[in-house]
Amino acid sequence: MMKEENLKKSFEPLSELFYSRNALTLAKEVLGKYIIRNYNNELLIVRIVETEAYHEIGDPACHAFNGKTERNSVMFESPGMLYVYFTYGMHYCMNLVAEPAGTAAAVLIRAAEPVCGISTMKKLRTKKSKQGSAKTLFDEDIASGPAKLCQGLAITNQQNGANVKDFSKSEIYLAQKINAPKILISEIIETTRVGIKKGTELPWRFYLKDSICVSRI
DNA sequence: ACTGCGATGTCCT
DNA sequence: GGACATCGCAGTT
Repeated sequence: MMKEENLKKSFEPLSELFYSRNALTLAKEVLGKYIIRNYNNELLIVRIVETEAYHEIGDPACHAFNGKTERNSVMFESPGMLYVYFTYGMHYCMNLVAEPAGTAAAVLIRAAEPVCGISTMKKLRTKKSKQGSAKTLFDEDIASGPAKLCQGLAITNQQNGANVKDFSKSEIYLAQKINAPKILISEIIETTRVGIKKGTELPWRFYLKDSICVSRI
C-alpha cells in the first residue's frame, strides 16, 4: 500500500481554475487524472479513462436543464465540488462540478482504471446479495461504468458536495501525477453520450482510445 | 455474441 | 405515477 508521504511526492492537486473551465474542456482534461479516496485509512486510487459533459444550457439530459432543485443544487456551486446522485433505486454516480459558481455544469466520471487498493475495491464491488456465486471480477471491470466506479470507491450521497480540491483533509480528491506525460488529442475519442434518452446527438462523451476499462454499453 | 428484464428509491410533474 | 446519466443475470442465437 502506498504511504501518504510517497503519495504527496508523486501527485499534486488541481487548482480551482482547472475546474472552472467549461464542462467540455474539463471532461477532456480530466482524462488521465487520478481519484484518490481515503477509505478506512486505506488509499484507493483510480485513473479516469471515460467522462461525459452535462450543461444546463441546451442539454435536456442535464439534471439542471429545468433549473435548480434540491437534488441538483451542488451543480450550481463552486467548481471542484462533487455532485453525487442516486439513480435506478440502487446506484450512485459522481460528477465534478465545472464552470464558475452560478452556472450548472458537470462532468460525469464514467469509468476508471484501478491503480491502488484493488482487493478492497473488488470487495466493495462484490459484497452484495448472494454468496456462493464466485464469479471472478476482472480488474478492468472494477470501475468500467459510472455506478461501478462509485461502488468500488465507496462513494454515496455522503460525498455529495465534497471538495475534491482539498488535497489533505478531504476523504476524496482529484490529483495529477507529477511528470505524467500529457494526454494527446489523438488518444481521446469524442463521441455521443450513452445511457440517456434525451440529448443523444451531442458528442459530449470522451474516453481514452487504448483503455480496456471504458464502459461497454 | 446479443436481448430482455428485474431490482429498487428518489425526484419531479 | 412515470422516468431514471445502471447493472447483472438469465435466456437465446
